[in-house]
Amino acid sequence: MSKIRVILAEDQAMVRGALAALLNIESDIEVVASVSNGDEAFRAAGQHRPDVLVTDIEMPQMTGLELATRVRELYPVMKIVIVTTFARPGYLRRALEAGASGYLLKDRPASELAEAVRRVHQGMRVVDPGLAAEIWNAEDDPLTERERQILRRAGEGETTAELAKSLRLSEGTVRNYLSEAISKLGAANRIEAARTARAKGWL
Amino acid sequence: MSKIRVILAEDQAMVRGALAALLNIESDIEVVASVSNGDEAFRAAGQHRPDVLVTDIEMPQMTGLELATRVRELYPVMKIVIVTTFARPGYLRRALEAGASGYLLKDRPASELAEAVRRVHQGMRVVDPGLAAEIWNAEDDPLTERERQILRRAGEGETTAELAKSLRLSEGTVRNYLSEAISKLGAANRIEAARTARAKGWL
DNA sequence: CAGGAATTGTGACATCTGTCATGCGGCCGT
DNA sequence: ACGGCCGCATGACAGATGTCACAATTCCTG
Repeated sequence: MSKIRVILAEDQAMVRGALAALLNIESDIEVVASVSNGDEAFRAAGQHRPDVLVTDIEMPQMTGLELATRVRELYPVMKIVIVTTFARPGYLRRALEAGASGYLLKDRPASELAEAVRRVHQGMRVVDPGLAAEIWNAEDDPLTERERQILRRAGEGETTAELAKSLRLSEGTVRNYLSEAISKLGAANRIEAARTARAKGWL
Repeated sequence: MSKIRVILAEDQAMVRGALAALLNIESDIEVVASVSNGDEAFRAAGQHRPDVLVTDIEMPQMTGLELATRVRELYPVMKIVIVTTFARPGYLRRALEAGASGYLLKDRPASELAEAVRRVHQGMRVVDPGLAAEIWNAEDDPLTERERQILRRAGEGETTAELAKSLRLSEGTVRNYLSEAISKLGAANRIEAARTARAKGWL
């Protein structure tokens, strides 16, 4: 029986190495490449054509979610497992829309990783049970693209004036978007709004 | 030759399991316990008396820095290695003050972990080279306790009025502290100030 | 095509934020 | 014991922020 061929994408070198070691212990799994960002992962996927791509979400160059989308388009048979720190319904939803077969949290026992790889390889879906329950009653993102963009940057300390200048909008318009976002999210100010949105995985 | 006995403290189960696997591959190292927070780590340290304690910083119950301090007091021979995501000079400084013998980043190759464990066990110090250079010219925290406290909460979206009420201060006073903090950090507003302070490991 | 949603804009207003000057009492170190 | 920082406070002011009402344009959808 041939081994399940896996590519591993994760930006923290030590964690990447450790996860690779973990998977390589399994006699039916072989890590054929391990890379540190979305770009490299995309190239490695084309070159190695693995059975399963295991990827983090938050990485430099290209996030795991974009990576999933692009890999799915080009190599539809390749299975994708997202492994992330973040239990955000918004992320899970986007991951599933992007065509991921698995979504599991770094909070879960290490043994679940190899098991998840095997299952998606057999065509099954593996989703963190707690999150799967949440996704049904989770509201979806009420923000428009512009609102998201502005809120994200406002949450990083950019002032209204800076936002207006860099986005070529009037200050009044920027204030309007922020006001809208704040009210949609039931927050008291831009800071709280940004935190709320981030926590739900909408930014 | 007896193995180096190690306790591993890290809150994300999957990462913890993977790091344990990584260390256990080494023939001269044995992970005698692996735990998910500072409290458990403290108890495990008393029970197992390991040679080396490998710990993350950001954990529930007790941070790795507090843990290091307390373990050092009670068991001075035990060596401590901090393994963290955060390349913050403030963290490194506090780690060394707390008596840690090693400080390495999850960004570094997996192979460095086992090597660091061996070195600190032999009485050497292991500090991430990039950070070690930075610590000499790194300014230290200019904030007073009050400023820190207020800035932390302001950065989480609490308004001036809420802060004043919950800290039993006048609104004007809260604004004064924020103003002071903003100016000390060279920021444009409370949001940027909070981010800056956080990035340096001062919050 | 009509209607709706998103984008952008203006003006006016109330409130919140950030700054500055100034003052007082307490505590620490020399 | 005295100077200097810290914590706390006030008052006043300018500028930033949040809210509201209203409107023009574009683009998509039924």
